[in-house]
Amino acid sequence: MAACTKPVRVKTPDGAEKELVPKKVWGLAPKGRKGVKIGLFQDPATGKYFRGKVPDDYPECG
DNA sequence: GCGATCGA
DNA sequence: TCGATCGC
Repeated sequence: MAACTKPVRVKTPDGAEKELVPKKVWGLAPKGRKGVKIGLFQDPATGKYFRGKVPDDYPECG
């Protein structure tokens, strides 16, 4: 699928909200629980990597 | 605390 | 090897 293509609304470490395309998306869930989807992003302003939640319907990719 | 992931 | 991610 064409994932890691669609921008996600995320909060950068600076506190700015931007639409960024994740470098990678994966599920993070304990056994028997739903958990969340996590994306690895890079803030274009600082170049810093950070992780943030992505919508449950966002495809895994990366 | 659990879960996966990877930059630092 | 650890931090940080999020919701249960």
